[in-house]
Parts: sequence; structure tokens; C-alpha cells
Amino acid sequence: MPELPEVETVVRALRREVRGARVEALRCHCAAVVADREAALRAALCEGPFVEFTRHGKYIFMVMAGGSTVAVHLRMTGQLFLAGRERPPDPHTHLEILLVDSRRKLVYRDVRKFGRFQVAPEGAEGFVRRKKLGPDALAVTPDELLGLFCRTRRCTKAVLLDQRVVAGLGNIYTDEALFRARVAPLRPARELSAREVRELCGSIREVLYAAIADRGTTISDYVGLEGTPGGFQFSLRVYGRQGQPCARCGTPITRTVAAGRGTWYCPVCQR
DNA sequence: ACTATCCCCTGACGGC
DNA sequence: TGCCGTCAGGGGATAG
Repeated sequence: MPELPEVETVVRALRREVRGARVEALRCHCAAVVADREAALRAALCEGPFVEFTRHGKYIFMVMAGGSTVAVHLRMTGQLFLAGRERPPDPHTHLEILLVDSRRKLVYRDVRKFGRFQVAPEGAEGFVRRKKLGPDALAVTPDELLGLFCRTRRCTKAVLLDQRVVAGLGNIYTDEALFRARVAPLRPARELSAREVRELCGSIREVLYAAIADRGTTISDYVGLEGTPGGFQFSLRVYGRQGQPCARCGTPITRTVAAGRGTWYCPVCQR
């Protein structure tokens, strides 16, 4: 499931490979993945070349020369990759963005169809405000986290998954950051000391940068813009590792449910 | 205002 | 073998 490191990997590749390209045509095979009318998305994408690609949390923003912005969210199983024009669309291919002066196309594939392309008339910053997204997980400060942590009754994991608190963390990196900071996922957020919140904030940044360096995590569906999987799945210390020994103390990793999500942690190291 | 729950969608998996 | 029920999960909608 694409979280911040996977989205950042795609955005960096889009900048490198697609910035400056002009859209020749949009083929839509499934209306469900377009939040607006298909014609509105087509008008935005075809109005001029891609000027820039940006990201906030798990959202990708495609900024067009004409001033339009398109927000893309990959949700659970969305894939955005470049392919040769001759590649036939399979049943899970929902959008094809044909690029001018190139034999390539930008393909959107999504088994579960949870992902969305959405025109953002107010631009990226306005979109972030409208969705009430918190600061990006790579930019959030300990003070910002502390301010929200002491105002809630929820457990720490639930708070970290809340995109209005901090944007970009999903189930995998929340568990991994909590492990690195030695904080138990079910601890009420308001009980964390300022020192623990600082530690957690640092752990979030560390694990996200480490995952970006490995081009993200591929558990099942994620691929980068070139269609290749990430490599960070081999460096996960708790996520999905029920029964396997903790890397720090050897205690078997425990699985529980927090905030309705499968949650893995070390019952000894994490307090 | 805050929090929990349901829903979308499809593939994987377990039970019989 | 094959059928059917259950589960997974991000975020929006809805209900307490």
C-alpha cells in the first residue's frame, strides 16, 4: 500500500521522466477512479505540459502549465507507471495518459479501484487546506505532534494514522516508527512524555528516509514509475512479522488490532 | 468537537 | 475440486 516513501519515489521519477511532457490524449476505462467528470480531467491534463510534480502526505499533485492541478491518490493498490504505447490495457488498467512526442504512456492500474484522480481547482495548497491535512510527515515538528497528542484520548497509533494530525503515514510506517521509538501502539497518545514525542518524531523521519532510499516497500502491489518494486520490505522490523524475534531483544513480535488495523510490535521493547 | 463504525472493491485464504 | 464466507485497508460518510 503506497504511503509517503512510495509516493515520494513516484513523484521524484515523474519529475525526472515526465516534467515538460505534453498530454496527447486521455483514455479512461473506468469512471470510478475519476472523481470528476472525465471531460474535466481531460481538459485539465490536456491544457498544457506538466510543469511540476509535488506531494503532500500520500497525495501526488500534477501541476499543469495552464494553471490546473490534478490530485492523485493511489490508496491501497494503485499503480502509476510508464509503459510503451503498444502495451495493451489489462482488466485492471483504468487510465492511460498518452504523452506527445513519446512512445510512452502514463498508466494508472488499480485492482481495488480505491484510488482517485481529482481536479483541484484551488491548487495544491488549497486542496491540502480543504482536506484538512496535517503537516507532511517529513516536515512535522515535535511541538506540532505534542500539541495534538495532549488533546486526544486516542491511542498513539490511531493518532499517527490520522492524516489531519500528520500526513503520509500508513499502517506499515506507523508500526515501524513506533518500534524505533520504543513506544507501544496502544499507549494513549496523551501519556507520552515530551521526550518520547521528540524521539517518535525523529523515528518517523528516519524510517521514511530509509524507505525512500530503498525506493519504498512492496508487500503486494506497489511499483515505482518504471514498474519495478521497492526494496524496503526486507528491512521491516515489525510489520507483518508476527512470531518472529524482535531485532533488539529476541522476544517474538506480537500482532494486535489498533484503530481497526493489524498492528505489530515488540511487547518487551515497546512501552 | 470527538470518536467509532461502516462502506467501497477484489484477491487471497480457510473451511467443508 | 469447488463453493462460500471472511478478511485486508485509506479515507469519506455517517452515526452516536
